Amino acid sequence: MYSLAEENYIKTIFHLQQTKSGAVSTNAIADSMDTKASSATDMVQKLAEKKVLSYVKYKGAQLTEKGKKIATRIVRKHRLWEVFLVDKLGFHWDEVHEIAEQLEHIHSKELIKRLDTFLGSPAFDPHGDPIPDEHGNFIKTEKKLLSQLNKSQSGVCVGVKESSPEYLQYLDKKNISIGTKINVLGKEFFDGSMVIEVGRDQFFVFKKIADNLYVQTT
Amino acid sequence: MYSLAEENYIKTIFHLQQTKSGAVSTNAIADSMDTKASSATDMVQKLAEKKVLSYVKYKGAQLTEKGKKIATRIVRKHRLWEVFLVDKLGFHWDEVHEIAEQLEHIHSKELIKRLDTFLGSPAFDPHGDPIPDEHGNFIKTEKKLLSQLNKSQSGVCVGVKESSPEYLQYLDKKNISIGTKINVLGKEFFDGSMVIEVGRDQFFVFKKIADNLYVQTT
DNA sequence: GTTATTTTTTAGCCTAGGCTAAAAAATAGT
DNA sequence: ACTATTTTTTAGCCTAGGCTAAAAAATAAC
Repeated sequence: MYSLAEENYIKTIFHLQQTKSGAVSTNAIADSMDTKASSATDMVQKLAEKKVLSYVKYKGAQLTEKGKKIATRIVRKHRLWEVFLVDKLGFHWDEVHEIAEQLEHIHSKELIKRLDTFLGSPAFDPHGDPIPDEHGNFIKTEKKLLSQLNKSQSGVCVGVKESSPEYLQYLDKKNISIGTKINVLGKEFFDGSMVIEVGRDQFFVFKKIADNLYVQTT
Repeated sequence: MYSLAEENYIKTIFHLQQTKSGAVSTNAIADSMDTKASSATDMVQKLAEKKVLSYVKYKGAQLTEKGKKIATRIVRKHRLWEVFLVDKLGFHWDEVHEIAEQLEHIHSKELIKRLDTFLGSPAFDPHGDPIPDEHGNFIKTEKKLLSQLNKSQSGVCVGVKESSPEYLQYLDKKNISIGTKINVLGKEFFDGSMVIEVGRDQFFVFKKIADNLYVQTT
């Protein structure tokens, strides 16, 4: 059994090594956890002893298979709880992260098994991120910012980067929510603005808008 | 915000002062928390400073109104989660305590409000214990052991004391579950055995059986 | 290839919560 | 009322996880 702190480190390292390949530095860990590098070093050394990760001084940490398994289980729990909060309790997809951060640390295999069944074994969470199955396997998706698409490419909205109430209201007004398909009709290179198609509507979006919306491309 | 440890102490003291009146001793707290009296003393002193309870050296602790409010909120959360686990996830009423012990510490007012609505604002948990409402008010019930009833008294089954699989199977066979009404038709004084009526069935139970079943009397 | 700068680690300290052993207060026994 | 016993508290120590400041290694800059 791992402590709350240990689980949080494992999860953070897992997420960091998804984005950047190779070992993750103690500084990167500390930054994304709002703690100090010295604390990260301590914990990484402890987790290395427990064979959760491999660690070479001054080089960084890398989860072992064991560590990845632990991380995946936490991610699975987090995302299942998010589905519960949105689908069953009616939370907005934007309000659930903090609560799921707490719920992901509840220890009970049986609970997760039953929760999964109760929710109909969903494959994606409300942000469009894939939910690992009980063996830790999950669909790898390519999640891009809308602004990274080019003319005549398309994607499905899976989430927002920074969510302010104003931004979410804007999306509402434009009928964009999770699962909405977006076609890029045109892109202006000098300022990054775009013309997009949503349903039968076509309209113009500034770069700032397109830079804040995640889409999944297939 | 209170730490996990603090919440657990507050909850324990709350439960202890439900049964015995007056201040609760640090020893009683330690006993029911599986810790040492010295640890209980430390924590009680800390909680006294936070005005959660009043504490007189060598005399024991008593929750203040503030403390009772905190305790009630935790109890509410615990029991709502138990209902969720049994009603929605299909757990047996006997398997949920440990998981609810963890879930009761999730911090989110909104979550509890929505969970309560989702469950239909239940008044009792799966063990027959009353669930406090959002203001901390709850129905006080008298929970007795079946063996404490006398001839021609009756009660509604609300739970078991010590639950072994064999005992639960016995209850199943006799069609006794939560909510089942039991009439005492006769009681033998020298060995405490009883003749009871359950639905249309009448049968004989040994004291050991009657000593392990909680009933609620009205 | 030295020197300067940045990154990472180590050393030492802090707080929350535990524990043990000893001291002090309360209670019981005579 | 005075001992003996039990209960409760205090004193001092331990571990987990933090933090700061200094040291050491790696990297960058000439």
